[in-house]
Amino acid sequence: MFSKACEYAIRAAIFIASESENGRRASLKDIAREIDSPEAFTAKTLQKLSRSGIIISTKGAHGGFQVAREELENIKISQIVIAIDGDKVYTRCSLGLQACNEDHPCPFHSRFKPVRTELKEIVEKTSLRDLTSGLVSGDTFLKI
Amino acid sequence: MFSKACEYAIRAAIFIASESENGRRASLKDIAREIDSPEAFTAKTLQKLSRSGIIISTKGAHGGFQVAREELENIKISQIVIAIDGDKVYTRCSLGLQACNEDHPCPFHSRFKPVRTELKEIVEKTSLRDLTSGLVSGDTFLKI
DNA sequence: AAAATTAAGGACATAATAGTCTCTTTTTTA
DNA sequence: TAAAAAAGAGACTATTATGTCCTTAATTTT
Ligand code: FES
Ligand code: FES
Repeated sequence: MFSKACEYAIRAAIFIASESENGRRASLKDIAREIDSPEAFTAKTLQKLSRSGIIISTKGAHGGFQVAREELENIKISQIVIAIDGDKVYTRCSLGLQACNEDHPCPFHSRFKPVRTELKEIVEKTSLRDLTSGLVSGDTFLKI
Repeated sequence: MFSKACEYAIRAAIFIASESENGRRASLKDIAREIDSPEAFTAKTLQKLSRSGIIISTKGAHGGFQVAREELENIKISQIVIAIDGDKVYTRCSLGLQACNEDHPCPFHSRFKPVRTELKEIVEKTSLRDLTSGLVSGDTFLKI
């Protein structure tokens, strides 16, 4: 569904968001520990998020990654997915035709498209803010 | 979503099914041409379908692949997916946790699971027979 | 100013997926 | 019975995704 890089990116972003809610920055090392991901690889994907303007990075001692608190509910999971994996989740043909095209559909198109659309809508309307609450309350988890 | 191998397998199976409806066998060469897939690679996946008992293969001149006509509506797309990709589409955690577990859910679980379940149900209730009709009527396509 | 801390970036390494090639086996046809 | 037609099987190659390492740049602390 999502690439490994994208999975790490979303988990990392949720952790960064929850730290940001408390006015803290999250260092790469902390992130990798808290989401149980390979540090160097995670660094790569965070660089992409940073270049895409989704998170803010600060170098140097006491640096790390953060999200502007007032942005927490504006940042949607879809932005992370697009930044890392592009839009193929939403646009690819389920059976691998060159393009998913209403006018030249594969046999599975009519059945598949509603599911894909539902996924798209959910990802587009879920914000980082929406996903941090469960973490804080201990109802949801970022590792194991 | 599905692997390349699985995409080819589904497309191939639909073509084989439509040929079987007319009492014809489909040769590998015909299949690869009709679904525009790499012949040798497609051969691999067809072997798996054959070993899984989803399609019947016959060697020798006039051999090829076929589906028992009375089986056409019993063979569900889910069987092909399971045979080629296994059940990870249905069981993996969307954010890459080791397992998707109701009792230890990731932050996206509650939103993601309904979509995955919908996909599962659609794939489980769609038969090869369901997908051949559009092909025959020219409403759906297996290539380009 | 020097040392420590932290992210950025690029080259490299490994693993998984996708795809090819060649030879073998089975069956039919000439 | 020999040749041709087709799938089966395994070794091999290519490409992409995943992951590591090392050096550099920026910032803070001492
Ligand atoms: S054409 Fe295949 S999913 Fe749309
Ligand atoms: S635990 Fe992540 S999708 Fe179920």
